[in-house]
Amino acid sequence: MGATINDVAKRAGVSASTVSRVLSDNPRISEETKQRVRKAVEELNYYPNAIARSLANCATKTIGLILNTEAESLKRNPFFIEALTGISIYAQENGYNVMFAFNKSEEEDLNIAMRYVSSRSVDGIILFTSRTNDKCISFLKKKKFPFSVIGRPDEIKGVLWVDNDNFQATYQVTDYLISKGHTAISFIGGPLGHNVSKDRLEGFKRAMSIHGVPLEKTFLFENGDFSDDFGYECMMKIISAWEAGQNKPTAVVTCDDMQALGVLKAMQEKGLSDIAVTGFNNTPLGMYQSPKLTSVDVNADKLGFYAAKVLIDFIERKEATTHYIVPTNLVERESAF
Amino acid sequence: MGATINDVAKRAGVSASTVSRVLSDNPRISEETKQRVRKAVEELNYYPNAIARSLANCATKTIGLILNTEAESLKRNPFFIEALTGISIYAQENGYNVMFAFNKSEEEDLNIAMRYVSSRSVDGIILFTSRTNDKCISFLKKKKFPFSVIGRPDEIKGVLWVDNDNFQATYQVTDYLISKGHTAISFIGGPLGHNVSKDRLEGFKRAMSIHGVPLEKTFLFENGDFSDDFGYECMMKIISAWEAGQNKPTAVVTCDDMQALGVLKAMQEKGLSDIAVTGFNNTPLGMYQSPKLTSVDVNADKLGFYAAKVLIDFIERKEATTHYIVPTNLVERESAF
DNA sequence: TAAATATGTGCAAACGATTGTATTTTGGCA
DNA sequence: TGCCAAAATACAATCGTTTGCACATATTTA
Repeated sequence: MGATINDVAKRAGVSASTVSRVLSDNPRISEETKQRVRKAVEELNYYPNAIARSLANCATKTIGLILNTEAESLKRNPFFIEALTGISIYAQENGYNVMFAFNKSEEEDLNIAMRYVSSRSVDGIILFTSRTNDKCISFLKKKKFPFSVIGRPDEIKGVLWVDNDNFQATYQVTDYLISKGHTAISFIGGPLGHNVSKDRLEGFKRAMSIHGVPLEKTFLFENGDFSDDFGYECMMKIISAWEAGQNKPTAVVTCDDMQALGVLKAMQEKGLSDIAVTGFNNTPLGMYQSPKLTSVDVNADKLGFYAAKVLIDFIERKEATTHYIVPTNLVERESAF
Repeated sequence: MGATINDVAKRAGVSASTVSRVLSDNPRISEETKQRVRKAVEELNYYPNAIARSLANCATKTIGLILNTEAESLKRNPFFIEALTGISIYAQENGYNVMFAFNKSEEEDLNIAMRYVSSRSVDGIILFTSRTNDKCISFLKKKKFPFSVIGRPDEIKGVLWVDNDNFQATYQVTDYLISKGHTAISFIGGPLGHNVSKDRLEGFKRAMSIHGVPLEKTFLFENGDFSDDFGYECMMKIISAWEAGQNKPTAVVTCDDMQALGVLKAMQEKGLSDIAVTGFNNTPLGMYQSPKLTSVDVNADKLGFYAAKVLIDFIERKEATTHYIVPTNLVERESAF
């Protein structure tokens, strides 16, 4: 069906090697032959066979993605799809294809990674993971196979990664609230097993201490999860304590829009609306909430874009950048006043 | 770095062809040699090179996805990510890789399709599209390149496709509302350029006529778009008409959760809560709405799964099924009573 | 005018598998 | 012992490129 390099060679009256050199615009071929060959390419509608090319080059020009469906937020959070588009953009710009596989466990993640590297079907791998002590990371490191990670890994030495500055993100949110006059601020955190959570917690604490705002122990939920249930639960505790005579916060900083929804739900049930709430991740869920949620946009598309960039640039030995910090931005809406 | 088939052959004291035959479990090789070869494979930790294999087989064992970011619902609707997981599952089960590319226009879609087929880097393509008169479809048809479509194409002859039964979906919704006693039902549709919209409209109409429920012209918004704005607009018209003395519907059938949100918003603004509303697509946005949205789940993961199945089965000449209809299911929540 | 240097192309060996065909080995039987 | 068929394995071509090196021709220099 498709024409091969030999067909082109024959038609142009040259050898296959010459055709190959014309295609890579090798200066050793005369302009005249180049014209002739290009005409033949045109006429035969010739496209190089990617597979044969890969075999000869020992490069597949494709990168593999390892995604995990364990993450419950997969559906709710547009993070993944945005990151995928970002990856796709940089990859396409540089002539790379992108492969993916969704896995259900760390075991499967590892299997796919092993298959990718041992069958040499990709030139590099992007890991969507924030597991501490990730098996894929150690495997790929040992194999010295090019890879990049979305989310800062435990041990950053010799690994390519991109991440938000999660510290700065909550710092900014907290600073914002303080600048609005809030002085009793609650914080609802995520699982401390993840670096994200630790950083966000620290950002909050730092902003508070810098501004000399006192940290109330009962307002602080350091170790939790990203669910609406957890947000609801925390807020209920706060409200109960208040009803029992304790202080009431005037603002709540959360680490996920879901948590914020939980907080809002608790407030609604108790008929409260005088507490400012901020979310995280800027999901549609927050956008269409009432009040519309002030939230932190993590720019997932940029995360994907730069994850692809560090990886591909590394593969092509273009640049020595090992990581990118993608800034977050605070999206001001109605819930934080 | 990795061992090749020749290394294995040498170590097992046989030829490369024998190793190849052992790997494909060819009965012409004696059990004894098989043992020996397998031991060598084990010891050298040998994995076949996927590229070389592809070149020899004229099969890449990968399928390409053509996705479009034009669709604004990309972020809001978990449709895509769910469909991707479904595709990934069937592909992995059958030893296929999946490649994707996000494009910004039909032109780009076509470019990618052309690149995929002419560089022979995939064995088949899955199209995420519902454009009428899609250029990719006609291109792939002309090239006789294997592909499947998510969403029923205009001309189904000789094309593999999967879709929901959109007719049946709105029929069921309407039937459900009628069974609850509703007799004044409004319908808010999507763009009639898409088959989905036509089918949903027909399903509604049929259910109404079968049950002998009169169709009120002013309740019918046949040609619209899937936005919340459109839903809001329609509902406002209805309410204004009612305020001007016309009838008021007791229920509204929409074609998208976003439309339903718009409807709900209009109702809230007007202090109305006695009208039942149904959504479509069962997005998180609807789930966390108040009232929780009764909606239609399209089982996007299954759509993806079967799109991969028809395609891969066709490529491997396993089965002659040309399409699947994936049933939708009505998710009953609070908004339709 | 011969030698030295550019300049442009072709040859052939990779890349790492698969597979049709040829060849060797084995075993049975006369 | 010799012959033949069957069983097991090896050989070599092939898939479609790329690329180092050799070779031929054109151009300059002594």
